[in-house]
Amino acid sequence: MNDIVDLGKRMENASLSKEMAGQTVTVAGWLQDTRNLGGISFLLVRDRSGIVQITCLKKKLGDDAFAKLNAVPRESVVAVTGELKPNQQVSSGFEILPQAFQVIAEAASPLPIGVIDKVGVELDTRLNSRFMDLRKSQVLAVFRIRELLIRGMREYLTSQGFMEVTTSKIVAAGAEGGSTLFPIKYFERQAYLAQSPQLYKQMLMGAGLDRIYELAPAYRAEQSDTVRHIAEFASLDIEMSFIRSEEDVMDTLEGLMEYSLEYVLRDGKKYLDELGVEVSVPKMPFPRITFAEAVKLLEEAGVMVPGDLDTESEKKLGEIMLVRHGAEMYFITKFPSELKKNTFYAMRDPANPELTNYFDLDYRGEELVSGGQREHRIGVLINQLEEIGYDPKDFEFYLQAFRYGMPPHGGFGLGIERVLHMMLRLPNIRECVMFPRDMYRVTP
RNA sequence: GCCCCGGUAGUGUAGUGGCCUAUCAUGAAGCCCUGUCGAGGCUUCGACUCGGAUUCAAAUUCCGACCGGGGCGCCA
Repeated sequence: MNDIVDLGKRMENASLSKEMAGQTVTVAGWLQDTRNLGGISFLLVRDRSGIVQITCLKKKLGDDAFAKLNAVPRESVVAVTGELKPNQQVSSGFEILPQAFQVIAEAASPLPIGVIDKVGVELDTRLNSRFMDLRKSQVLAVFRIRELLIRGMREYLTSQGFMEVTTSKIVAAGAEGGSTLFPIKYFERQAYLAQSPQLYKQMLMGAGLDRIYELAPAYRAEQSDTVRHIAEFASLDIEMSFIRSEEDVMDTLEGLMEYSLEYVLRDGKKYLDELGVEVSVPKMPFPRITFAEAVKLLEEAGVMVPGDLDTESEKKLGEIMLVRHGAEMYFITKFPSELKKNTFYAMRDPANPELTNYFDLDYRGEELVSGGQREHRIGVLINQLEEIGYDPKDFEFYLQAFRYGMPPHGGFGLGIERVLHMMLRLPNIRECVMFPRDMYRVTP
């Protein structure tokens, strides 16, 4: 048996089929399992697309070659050239009879975690060996879906005239106060990792870009140790000009969610099945209830709301909305100004200054999106900055954009992982990030 | 930041003062087996997080450190 394989001829496993009977094919991947029955053995070779079976006959290969093939450790990288032969006895309908077999990179033993072992592995252990964890197709499926979700979102926003931009993640000031900023040393100065592109998105409205979006990491130094918080997350931020009110922003968001979930359902069925989750596309229009109505609904259900919605009431509201409206996604609108006072750029309701033109979008009781209409009148904006004790001088780079013609505008920030977390019903949001960062984890 | 809980082979676990030379599964090593697809059978290997304390005796109790899990607050 030849022990050199030409990788130039390599095909992905999923591209093979029993219709290619008799052809000589080359595959390469990780040796998932060896089932040696004595006179015949089956080697399962996996790549990202699927698994093929290499069938080895002792009588045909000779004792030495047969023994050598069956001694390769699991998870080694191997390449095989052989004849593709249809066979009813194989679940895929075909197998490969090897003519050349090369061990490209032998795997050490024992493996840090098993790829196909029939025992559970804790998330923390999995994350410590994430490269190995990602070899599991169910784990990979999450990221296939993530990719589809993002692609669907980009496609929708492009179709609606949004331009994709990239703003700096190194900033001098945050949009939401200093305690959640990661300080960094920037040459000889103090700077921070951006917690949100908020100020830049608005400045681009002043630049006349009209409709923009950015998909980029956001950094939060919050001391939040929960299954729905990470220190670095993918944030989809959009901003749009010439809106009449926050309702226009909500319309865009609704369309975005419907389109991207439908996209996932259409192209990602295989991956959803692999994860065993049923996803339904939310029906438009999504219910829109005011903050005050939400509080009232909760109190009727016997849940007391302590000022702002806490975790318990958020979850309960998710149940109520599902029962009452059959809605998994819903807006909570008109947040009280009192609760948004740190959001100095939020526009207050012209009809009632006790309220803002700000909303959340929740998905089964978890907050996905926060957004609203921004304050574009510089005088009001400066007042709101001063109200919470900020010095407008520190925001001069931002305020400047409001002095020379700023259109009415609004937008939102959406947590990509939050969508995946709820959509795939994963126990922990960390599963939606390949290499998550939280309060305690910086590696791998 | 606050409250509660935990740390046993590579992985997941049983064991709450002496019955532990520590259970089971998975895995690894070896042998048998020509149709496996969670292959099967037999044999072997491999662990009490670290430091201190209590006790005749500690995986088991206490203290500290480190690491992890759940919840809350805050948020995307």
